[in-house]
Amino acid sequence: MELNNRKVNILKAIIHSYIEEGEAVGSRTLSKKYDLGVSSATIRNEMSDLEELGYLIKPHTSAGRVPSDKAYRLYVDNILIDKNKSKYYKQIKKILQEDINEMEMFLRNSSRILAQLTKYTSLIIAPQFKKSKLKHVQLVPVSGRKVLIVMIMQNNIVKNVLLNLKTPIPENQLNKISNLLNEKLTGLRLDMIDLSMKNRIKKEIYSIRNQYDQKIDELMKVLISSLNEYDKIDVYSDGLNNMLNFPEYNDTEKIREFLSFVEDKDNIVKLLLKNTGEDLDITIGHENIFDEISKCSLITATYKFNGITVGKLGVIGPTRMDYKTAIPIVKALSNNINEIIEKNFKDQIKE
Amino acid sequence: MELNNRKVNILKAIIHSYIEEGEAVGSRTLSKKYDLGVSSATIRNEMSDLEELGYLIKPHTSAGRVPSDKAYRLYVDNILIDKNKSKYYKQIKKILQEDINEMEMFLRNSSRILAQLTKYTSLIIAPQFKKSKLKHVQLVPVSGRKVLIVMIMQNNIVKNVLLNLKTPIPENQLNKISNLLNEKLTGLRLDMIDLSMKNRIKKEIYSIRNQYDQKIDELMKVLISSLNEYDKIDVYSDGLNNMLNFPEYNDTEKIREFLSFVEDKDNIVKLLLKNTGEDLDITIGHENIFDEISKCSLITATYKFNGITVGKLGVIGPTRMDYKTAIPIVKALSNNINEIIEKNFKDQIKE
DNA sequence: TATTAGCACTCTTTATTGATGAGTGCTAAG
DNA sequence: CTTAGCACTCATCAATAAAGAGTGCTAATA
Repeated sequence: MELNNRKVNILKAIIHSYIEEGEAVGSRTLSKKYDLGVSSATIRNEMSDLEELGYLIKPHTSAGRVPSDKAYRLYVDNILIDKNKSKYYKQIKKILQEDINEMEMFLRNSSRILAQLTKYTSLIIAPQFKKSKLKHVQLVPVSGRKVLIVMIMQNNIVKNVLLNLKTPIPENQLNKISNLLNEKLTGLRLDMIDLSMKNRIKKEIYSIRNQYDQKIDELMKVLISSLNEYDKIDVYSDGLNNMLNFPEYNDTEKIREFLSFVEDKDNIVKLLLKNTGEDLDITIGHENIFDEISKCSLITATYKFNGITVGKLGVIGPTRMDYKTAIPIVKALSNNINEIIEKNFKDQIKE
Repeated sequence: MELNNRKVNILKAIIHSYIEEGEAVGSRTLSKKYDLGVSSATIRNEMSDLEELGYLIKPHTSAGRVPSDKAYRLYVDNILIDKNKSKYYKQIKKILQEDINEMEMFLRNSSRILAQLTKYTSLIIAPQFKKSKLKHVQLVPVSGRKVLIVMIMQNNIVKNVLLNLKTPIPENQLNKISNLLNEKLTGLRLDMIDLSMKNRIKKEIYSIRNQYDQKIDELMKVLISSLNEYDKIDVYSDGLNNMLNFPEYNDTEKIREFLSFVEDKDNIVKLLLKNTGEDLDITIGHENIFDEISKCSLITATYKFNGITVGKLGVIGPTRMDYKTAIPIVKALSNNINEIIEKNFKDQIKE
């Protein structure tokens, strides 16, 4: 059996109707609502075929039919043409045009906007450090025994760690150590700093201090470990309550399942980092790696800095989500973020 | 009519029963469950009195009775004796004993622990800047046109702002400006930096640069404005899905109301900053300033640095929350946080 | 041969009814 | 003052019935 033109049209109509109403679609409803040029009986036959082909599912004997994950996949890949991207692009650009000094605030805003525009739950993860190079390290004296380590990454994300030394280090030595660390570490990707390099650097620092010093071990340990932190990726999310608008979440148990899934930031990180390949990625229903969201779809996009993917953003909603508006919105936001990052956080120096 | 001993005992039994079961309590159930030494008929009469006095509410004619906000208030203020504080204190101390270099991570952890222990929704707001003094400013050169402003507050919270200059400032001048800013601004409370001071400082910076310079205006503007930010208080929350365990949230509409309230960080900030006076504060039901949570109670505590309140933490749950365990947990966590902040973020220098 | 009208049948949804049971308030007796 | 007894109220739950939407098959039609 073949997926002819008429079948595709009927399937498309069913998908549109189901996305809109959230209720199983019957042949008669369909023939009244959409001008398909054939009677309900014919539609009935075609629907029966579509079910056999795996594109439709019957919730029960007399309830009409519902699109399967396979149907949404076909729809997203082959039927859907996304328009309005430039419309959303301009709209988002206008809203985002505020202060963008602080990465954190900027992403929080983006997350809110994404949720508001799509009416789904937005997810954003902040730049990954491991893939980013270190640009500048500075040890700032805070007071006698305290040193603030300021790390500036290639993408101008700043990371601070406050270090509690057991005995003070004089400021001039601190500066020398700063310079040394800069010399040795800048330009390196964080996951490339290995043990032998650490030891080499430690040795050199000892020569500055003219003696072995336990505090240096301490400092190096904190520096390296905080650079290597993988699980500390920041997660921003907004619009959780948007999910409650959908009849599929009329049930407290369903809400709990979704909520506890999204509240666990580890899940979000794993989910968003799953597919790193494409700029735009859509996973539908059971394609998702987590069972808890096997009735959800996820649209994600990357954002980049100097061509390197440094973060991801996206929306999660029921599988019957409105792909035709959600996709261009995600794309438009991702483009905007890319541009703003390039413009506002970009370094002058050629890499 | 007077609130005699027997009435108080009956009320206490009703409150305990209702906190435990979540269902309206009847006279017969009560006489079976608790040994009150009188018959159900007597209890019935007393309950009728308690209703007249405003401590009990009848959901409908034949459904038993439910404690009013006034009843919980009496219970919390006069009936409840909190034990187990030291038990929870030790338990939390053990859990928190991890890396506490980063304030953000530390508070996020605390928030998770609070939600897990209480089984309610936890809320924490991070140190308020306005009330904190500036300890150190450092301008770190990132690259030609970019300068990172690192501000270290008295409580060792660090704040970064990346500044995009239109023309570069040489590093030696940057250092001089850093020194000048330190000299002029450290020790001042942020809300005390006024316009005339700003102008004086600007003048001095100009003299370093030997000329009027539009970029200095820019720098000062960013510096001051980012110091004065009030609405950027960080909010941490966890255990949203805990609320779904309560039968009062069996209704999607109720969940939505709660969720959209808590998702809005502005609400949380306003809520927690409402009462600044007491170390421990409990607001019950309609005592809350927001209608959306008029069926919730809130237990908050402060955390301090050098005796100054710098943040708040607490739990929110249904009015029939288990005060007798939630209160000591909040207290115990607040004590722990206080100690950890004192120990790990405390400066050597006497203020 | 493909399409359509007609019809019996299925199954969910919604409303109705009645029984059950927990609870109250009043009265009168202890 | 306390308590037993009793009529009455009202939410909850289960069973039943009616309505409505949809399917699949068959036979007629273009």
